[in-house]
Amino acid sequence: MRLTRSLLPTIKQNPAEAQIASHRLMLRAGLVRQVAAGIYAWLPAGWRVLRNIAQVVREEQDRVGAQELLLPTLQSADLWRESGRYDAYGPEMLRLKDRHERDLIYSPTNELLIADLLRQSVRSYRELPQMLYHIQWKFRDETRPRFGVMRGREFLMKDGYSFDLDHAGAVRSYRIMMLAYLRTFQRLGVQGVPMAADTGPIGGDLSHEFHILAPTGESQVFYDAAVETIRIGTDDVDHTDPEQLDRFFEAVTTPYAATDEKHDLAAWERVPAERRREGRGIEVGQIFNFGTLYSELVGLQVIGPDGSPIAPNMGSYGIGVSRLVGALIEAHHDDAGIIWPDSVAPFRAAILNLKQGDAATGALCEQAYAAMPGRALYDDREERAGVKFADADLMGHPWQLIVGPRGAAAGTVELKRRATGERQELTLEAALAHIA
RNA sequence: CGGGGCGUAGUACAGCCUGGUAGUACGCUUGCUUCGGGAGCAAGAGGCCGGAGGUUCGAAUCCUCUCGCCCCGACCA
Repeated sequence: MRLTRSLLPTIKQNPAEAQIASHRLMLRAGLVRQVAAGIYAWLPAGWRVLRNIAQVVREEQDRVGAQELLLPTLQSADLWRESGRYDAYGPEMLRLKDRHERDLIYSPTNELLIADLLRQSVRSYRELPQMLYHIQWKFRDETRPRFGVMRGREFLMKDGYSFDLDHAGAVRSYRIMMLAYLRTFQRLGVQGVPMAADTGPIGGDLSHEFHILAPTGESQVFYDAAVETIRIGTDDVDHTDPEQLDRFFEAVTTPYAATDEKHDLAAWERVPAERRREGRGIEVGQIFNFGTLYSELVGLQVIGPDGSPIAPNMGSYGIGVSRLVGALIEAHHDDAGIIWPDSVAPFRAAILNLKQGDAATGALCEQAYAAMPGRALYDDREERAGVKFADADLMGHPWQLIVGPRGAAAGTVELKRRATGERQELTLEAALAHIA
């Protein structure tokens, strides 16, 4: 995109409404604008980031055999009523009426709907196991939205569901998702530490939350310092091989790590004192196994090999996609602005034309811009160099291609890596090779 | 939902106590100069002072009600 033709409103001053770094930077870098408490408009650059994160999530779900579908944001309240969950879920659920006075709800989660879908279309044990997911906007009527997109009322979430014939199968699905999640966070350039977690209102007996360690996190977490250095070659794990899967799961869940609800003092005492860490975490995902609870609530059954009905064992798996935008910024920023991981950056590179109107400089910029279709932001504004440098740092493009009359005369550009600040003078071809 | 704070130009704020022509900085527009890390000078544009009632000759300012936003806590992807 050309900056002069883009809705990319950067702000120099800190907006008063934003207290934490990620919220401040998202507003200043022109990623979002607030519409109401906890509700945001995603501007073009922010939407690109959101899509990029969703795409990584999608690829890693697909890789372990989960199928993507799309469930609606609105549902009839009937299903929730019949299952007794309508009143159980509480005021966090947004309820509304249509013109016929029928009760609708804006989905906060989809265990019931998806179990009901399978009830309608799955009959035999031969059709299981299955894993299904979607990436969709959710609404929760939070009592106190805060920290920008980190705790919004409307948020984008990947929610996935597994259906297995028995507990052993469900545990395998759970572990496969653990693998998919750790691969996802790794690709997003953050460490999502799996922590033993409470199951909350969804219910169940097995759950992990994934936390990005950050002082601004909302959750109190306790962990063995070993989790900070644990490196699992997740790409080497074959999720279809139960033995490899179990070994992997063992390795990532052995060091002590728990949220405050699940903090176990006895186990904590067994962690060597010098390795005990107490801190804050941003919860970016959670996985559950809840057995046959929801299958039974909606009457989901398949006919087993011996002709008798089986209630499938379900798990559910969530990743807060929009929350991750904030969490990634919390993990990757400095005083000048955002430092996007390559995998999610809205633009791979910014082209900074330091002398708008200079023919040679302009020509070189155009050449660079044409070489990176759809991937570069061309700062073609009539602004002084300093303004362009500052905005590029703020927006956090992984690479800055700095083109000025000095270099243009010599046929070179300057390439800056945002993360390290490292710069080098190169020919355009060499610079493009680095960026690619 | 308990506690606290704040609503004045696109952004950040002053003015309010003590009522009397709505201001400052940044941003924006135009011109000239400048031009590799948020330039200088000059001239401009931009406000239902969150909303509704009230008090008063007169309300951004005082009173009442209301709506919204932020922060701490409790609760939650």
